[in-house]
Amino acid sequence: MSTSDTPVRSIERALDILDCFKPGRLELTLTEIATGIELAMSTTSRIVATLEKRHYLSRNPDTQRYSLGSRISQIGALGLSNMDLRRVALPFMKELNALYNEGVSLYIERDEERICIERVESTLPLRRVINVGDRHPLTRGAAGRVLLAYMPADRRQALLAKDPFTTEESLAELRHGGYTVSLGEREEGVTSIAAPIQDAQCAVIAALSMSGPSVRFEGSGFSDKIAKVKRTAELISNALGR
Amino acid sequence: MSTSDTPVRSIERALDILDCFKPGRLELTLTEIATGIELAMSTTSRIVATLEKRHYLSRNPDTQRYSLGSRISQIGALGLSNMDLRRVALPFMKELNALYNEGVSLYIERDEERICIERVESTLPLRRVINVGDRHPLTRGAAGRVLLAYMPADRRQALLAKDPFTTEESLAELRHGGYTVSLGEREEGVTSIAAPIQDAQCAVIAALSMSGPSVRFEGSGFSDKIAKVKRTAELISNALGR
DNA sequence: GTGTCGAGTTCCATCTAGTGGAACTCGATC
DNA sequence: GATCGAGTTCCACTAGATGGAACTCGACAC
Repeated sequence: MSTSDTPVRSIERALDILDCFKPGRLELTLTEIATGIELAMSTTSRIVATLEKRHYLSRNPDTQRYSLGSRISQIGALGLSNMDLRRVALPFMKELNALYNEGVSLYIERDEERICIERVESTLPLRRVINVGDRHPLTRGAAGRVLLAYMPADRRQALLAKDPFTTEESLAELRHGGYTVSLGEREEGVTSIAAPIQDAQCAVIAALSMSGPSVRFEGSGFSDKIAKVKRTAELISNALGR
Repeated sequence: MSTSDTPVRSIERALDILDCFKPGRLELTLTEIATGIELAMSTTSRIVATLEKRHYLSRNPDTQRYSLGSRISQIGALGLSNMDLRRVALPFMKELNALYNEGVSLYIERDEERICIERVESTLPLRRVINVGDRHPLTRGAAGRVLLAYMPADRRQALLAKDPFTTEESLAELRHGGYTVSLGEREEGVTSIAAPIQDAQCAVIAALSMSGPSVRFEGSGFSDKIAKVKRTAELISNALGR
């Protein structure tokens, strides 16, 4: 989105209303919606009426509660038919890249290696350049470790036997913490943070990684970066239907 | 919709843009969209940017064409899953009730309390009667603890601050074990076993509970009852698309 | 039957969000 | 180098969007 533009407020408000509907919370009163988006009842009523007119919301005549309308399922089906991991992930990767201006990569496992399938590069002069298509081992580096951690145990152990750089203990820790960090494992002076991406069946199918010169990853902002990488991986997972 | 209201124009325009995407026309340029909705390029650009920011549209960096974004699939799945949790759960609850002739309840969280939304009663004379619509705290009782355990941490901690009856440790244990037991916490002489129910996104949206006089829950059959409650909750989760 | 209350609706004065035309950038093509 | 079309950015203008106030209506308590 252009830096000169600001989002259209009314549209954001309408989308905020759609965002009020969550698993376990699929029917809401007008007051619940107004409270959720913190708008006047009259404003909420008008926006909800617009969404209802277009069948994005519908009103249960018995309970007077709103739920997502039939149009939502229609365009949802349309959206699902156009699904591609890279394409789904890319907007989220760009957001993460925009936050810190560090390189953000998407890796999948192929033939016991990891392959970069999507990349958003940093614009800073000092950067760790990674290209789409690059192949790397699973046993070294943060993204590799993520993919390794969620492999079937026998395959994982066979790889660790060949290159015992990482340990089952650290992989267990990764599964527990939901992320891992590499400090110069593959390239001296480069730090990486990686987190798992899950599909609709909760299977780990990819690893999201943000990396750059270690000098930019030191200090108090590091745990914020970790949290953001994890969150972005979660958002991608959710977008894939988890 | 009220006759005095008119729809919000900007919102209608945004929905017009979503309507441009049809089977066979899933990727469009900005110009195609602008032509389709008969608006200025600058207006179209601004609206599209807003939808893109919120992941309702995404832009293919190679072709510069737009398609429906990941959020569309998400809320589409949500719309499709707008099936009745109660209706799906009831047959499983009846099976559990038939096995032991104890009361089986289904709870959801509302306004920081739990509400019973479905109930299969025991036919035995000595029974703990629970009514659909009954509200109870989250911090006491097995079903409440299940719903509490999977709440966002900040909300959970606020509730525990008010009523520190249960602990974060016991909630962590619950998450690990997948069930919890209450021995007379809310009603003397009543035992409850509860387990979480997940939706297609693996979010915990309800708690299944079986309860009755403690005298009937003592002895060697207790762990069998625990296993059956867990299993029934799993079956309900699977039926919801997990 | 009456009074109270909360959810929701309608009205309208206010004002800034939203607009679109113009100027611009940029990459492809000739 | 010139041309063209897609898309971006800017900004003066105004009507669309807003929310507070007044209102309706149904449920409920007494």
